[in-house]
Amino acid sequence: MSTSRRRKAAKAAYHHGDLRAGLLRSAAVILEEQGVAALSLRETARRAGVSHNAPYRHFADRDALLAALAAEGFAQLDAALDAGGQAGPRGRGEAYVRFALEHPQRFRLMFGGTLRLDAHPALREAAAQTYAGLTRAFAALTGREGAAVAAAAAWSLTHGLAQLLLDGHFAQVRRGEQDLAGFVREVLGAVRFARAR
Amino acid sequence: MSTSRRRKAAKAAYHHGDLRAGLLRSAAVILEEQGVAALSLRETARRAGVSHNAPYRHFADRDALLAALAAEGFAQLDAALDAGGQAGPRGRGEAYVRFALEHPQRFRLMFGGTLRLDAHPALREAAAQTYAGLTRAFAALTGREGAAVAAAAAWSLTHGLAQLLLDGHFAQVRRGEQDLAGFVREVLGAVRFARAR
DNA sequence: AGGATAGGTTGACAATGTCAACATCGAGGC
DNA sequence: GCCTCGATGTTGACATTGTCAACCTATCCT
Repeated sequence: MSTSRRRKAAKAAYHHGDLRAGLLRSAAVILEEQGVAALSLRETARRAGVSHNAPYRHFADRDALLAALAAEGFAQLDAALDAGGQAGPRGRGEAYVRFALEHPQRFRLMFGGTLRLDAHPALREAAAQTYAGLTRAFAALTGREGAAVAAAAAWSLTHGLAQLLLDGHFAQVRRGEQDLAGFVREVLGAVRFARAR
Repeated sequence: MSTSRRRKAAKAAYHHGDLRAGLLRSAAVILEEQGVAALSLRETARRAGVSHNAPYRHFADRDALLAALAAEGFAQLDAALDAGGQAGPRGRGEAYVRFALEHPQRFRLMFGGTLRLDAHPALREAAAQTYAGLTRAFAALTGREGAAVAAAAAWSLTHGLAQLLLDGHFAQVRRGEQDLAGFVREVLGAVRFARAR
């Protein structure tokens, strides 16, 4: 036991003390504060208190760091969906939109298209898991046959709403700030999903 | 008449011959070929055959060039939607998705969240026009009351589908390549929009 | 004890966005 | 017809960035 524990500890607290995690935290701060465009490897390293090249021992390049951040985001989204999903599928959709609006930069990174899923297996895995969760949640609602398509439609609707809201495309429609949640409910409630045929 | 015409011509074909348009074309090529990340002002200038600082006479900074490209994209999308919309609202939705898949980089630029609508009035205008067109197209389908919400839902569904397809999130669901259009039809057809109440 | 090795550092290079100073060319008043 | 002026384009410079190569160092394995 001490062997594996040691190994883990060694890997974690070498010179710096789990630099990988530290970098991810620094990067997350920059991301949320200034957006992905301003997120540089060097600034991340600076905030983590290491030299400008230290990140390369943990991430192949800038894209790899971004991919790790995005994968983290999918895990966070999963958690948020599970929490909101206890109020039914509608609650899950609302939680999705809420996540997007509360973590705009993270959300944009996850879905901005900068990261190619093919190039980052861990990211693809995280995204697939999120999608699997959504499909599972919708299997109960619709017949087994239509589940896949209905889940795709539900995810599309929810995701599109989140994205368009985030970009400000519904600025004219939304009357005020406080009834944003109401608008989300209205839109998500405006559709009926076809049952299995 | 000669006065205003001359003035316009002068503005267009000065030293170079409508450099602004030339830059936009060069930039569009780079964008579609290599994505927005690889789109640099200097490379754009190079391809247009001017010095690395010439673009600054036509665009305030890199973002302004990107915004102009995105605005162009909204105009192109409008045209595609109008064409597809002659086959009914469903055709409009399919045209939307087709546009996204045929011009992935342009679409990502338009909706990637890199450009803030607030910072680029022309872009905001172009996007608003697209949304107005969609709303108008849906006013016929639903009652006047529910039109806004139904249009928002329809746009959300369509946009989300396009975006998620583009990012490869439906890779497992889509059986083959050729029935992609079928998948799109299925998903878009999986929902019924609530009528006005 | 003594390498091997993961983790970290220093130095360098090309590319980029952007600013400032300078050059050029057509237009319109004299 | 000339000449000034502003719009358009160029040259030069600078800080920042991503990334490569060479080097250092602390810990582990035998």
